[in-house]
Amino acid sequence: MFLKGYLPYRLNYLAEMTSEATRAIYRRRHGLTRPEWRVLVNLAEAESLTATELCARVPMHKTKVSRALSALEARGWVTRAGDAQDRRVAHARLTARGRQAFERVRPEMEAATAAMLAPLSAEERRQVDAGLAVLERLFDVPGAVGGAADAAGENQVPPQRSD
Amino acid sequence: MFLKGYLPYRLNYLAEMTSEATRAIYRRRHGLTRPEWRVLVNLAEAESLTATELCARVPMHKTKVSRALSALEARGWVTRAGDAQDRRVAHARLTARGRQAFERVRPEMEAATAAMLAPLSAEERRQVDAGLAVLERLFDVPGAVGGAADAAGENQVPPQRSD
DNA sequence: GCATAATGGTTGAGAATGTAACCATCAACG
DNA sequence: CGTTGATGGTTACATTCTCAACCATTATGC
Repeated sequence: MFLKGYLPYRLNYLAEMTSEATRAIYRRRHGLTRPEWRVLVNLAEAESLTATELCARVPMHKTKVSRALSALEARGWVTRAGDAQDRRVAHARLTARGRQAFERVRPEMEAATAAMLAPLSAEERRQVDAGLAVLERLFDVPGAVGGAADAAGENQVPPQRSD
Repeated sequence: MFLKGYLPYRLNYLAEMTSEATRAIYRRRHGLTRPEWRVLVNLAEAESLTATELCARVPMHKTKVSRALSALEARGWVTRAGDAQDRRVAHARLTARGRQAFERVRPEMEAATAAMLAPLSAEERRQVDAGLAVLERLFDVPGAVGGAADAAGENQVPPQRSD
């Protein structure tokens, strides 16, 4: 059988399964698209980020980031301020309302993930983490432990989209 | 940091990274969408399949399967024949041209995947496989080893789509 | 300095997708 | 049998995404 042992297929399948439960939370309960949710999370983790920095962190194509930022700004959850040195860039940051919104969504997301993984033993969790860590090192994921990108300042180009 | 250790995020990220290279093959080089490619693979592995069977195997929503089948039929890669007993169902199967097309694409896909994983040692590959297998058991993936769905004939409802 | 290229970010057109509604057929039940 | 409900599959409409082009601004080369 060709497809079942095929790594991209397995990862896409599992990504879909794990995203199913959490998607309902940010989407149906809080009216956020996935790009908006990811941008929200990343802005909550940093004081302010430019669109390019968000593209690398999210990771998503710049058009999706741009539209997500516009939507969040229209909601009053994000403000953008131009840079003094380089007038092309804009630094986006959460407003107080945006941070409150994130703090409302976050525990629901964490609870959903925890509930999903509840049946796993400690050893199984370790196996999952180890397996994913191998792939993250392979692709030089910025936040991965043991990745080369951490020490050297230069990161890979971010991926654009799945398919 | 919230997002980096968050399982759906990690899986989506890795799914995107691993899909990047292979997507270019079926998409740009062979003009197939992802639903079309997946349907093609599954039809190549079985003599004939109904749309419902494909939905369970692919796994994708029936509208995507329906449109993928129409597109492949328009290309002359697939034919559909009505069932004698139940006139609602149609059995789709690859034509000779469809099978040839698949046999052209398959080695390219396998080579791309192999090249991607080339840097990994045998032990690392085993870790990846073990980690993914844990999650596949958790979600009762039909083809997973040790999954409960294999023995019992009843399968889970397939997931619809990521987001 | 002045053309050229590169970069940050946005916009628009067309394709793909999600959702729900919709036919046609079949099964269940009175 | 005739109504009701389930099932296989397609279609329609609205949303989202992709891809390319496009401004504005900043770097680079001469």
